[in-house]
Amino acid sequence: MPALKYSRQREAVRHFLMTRRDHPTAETVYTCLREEFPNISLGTVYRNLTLLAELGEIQKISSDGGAEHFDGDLSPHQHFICSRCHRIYDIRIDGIDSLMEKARNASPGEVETCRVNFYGVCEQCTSKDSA
Amino acid sequence: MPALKYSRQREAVRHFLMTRRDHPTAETVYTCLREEFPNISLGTVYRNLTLLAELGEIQKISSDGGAEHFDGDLSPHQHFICSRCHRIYDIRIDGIDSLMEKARNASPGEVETCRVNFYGVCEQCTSKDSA
DNA sequence: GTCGAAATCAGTAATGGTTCTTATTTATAG
DNA sequence: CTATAAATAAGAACCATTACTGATTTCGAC
Repeated sequence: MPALKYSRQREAVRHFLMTRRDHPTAETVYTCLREEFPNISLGTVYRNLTLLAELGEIQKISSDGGAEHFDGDLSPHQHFICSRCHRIYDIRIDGIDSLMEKARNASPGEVETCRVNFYGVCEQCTSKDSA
Repeated sequence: MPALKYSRQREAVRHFLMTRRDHPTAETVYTCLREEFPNISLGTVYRNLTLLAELGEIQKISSDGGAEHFDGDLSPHQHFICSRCHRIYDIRIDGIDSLMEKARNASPGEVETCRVNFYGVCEQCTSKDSA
């Protein structure tokens, strides 16, 4: 494993994600960081997002059929994903611990993390129907 | 909505998924079906997988950083995904109903379905370490 | 401070999964 | 049987992501 060396770009990527409440894609991170680093490379953004995710400092969210999303919020929470607009909302429900406990007895390996996603149509999309 | 017309290829895709216990990718479905339909097109496989998923007859599994997987098993169950070999195992735990009930009170929309994934390293990969 | 090795970078080419296009075939209603 | 709309095969196009390149930056040792 190569020693980790400081880089302004990686720090910016981390900081950017920390100060966001939504779940940007690599493209969004890239576009926004370009204001501070006019010639940051998209490859650099990807490399650091992947690296930070491996280090466990951010979360990668594989929603559905598009780009990956990234989440800087490490506190335990779940996601509600609108099947129409594909927006990702944070929600918080308890009882996840006991869920993982049950999973440990049913899994063919050591359970480390758990992702819970709920799907449906969000109110914003529903209200557009009646309009 | 266009009227749905019978097609041998779509029926084969559905049947193939139903008789599998694992979670093939489109590529796998394609390769296997070619034995029965030597010139079935990869596009046809994708189109029908997507269609069947929209109809709710199969499930699309977005695991992580690779191809999508498909699951013909509609009975409620969860997945354990090995972070090393990326294999997907079925597991079954109860209490999902109450989880969804909680989610209904916390979601910005009507909760229709829920996906629960557990991550860790499977025993098969762990045992390779000690070898 | 400066030197050198290793990590990181910007820029760009390449890859891989998926979708789209077009001409052709097939299913089904009349 | 015929007309019509849907489905298909083949392959090009697309887009997110990764890999490669040579130049730049970090950082410990001197």
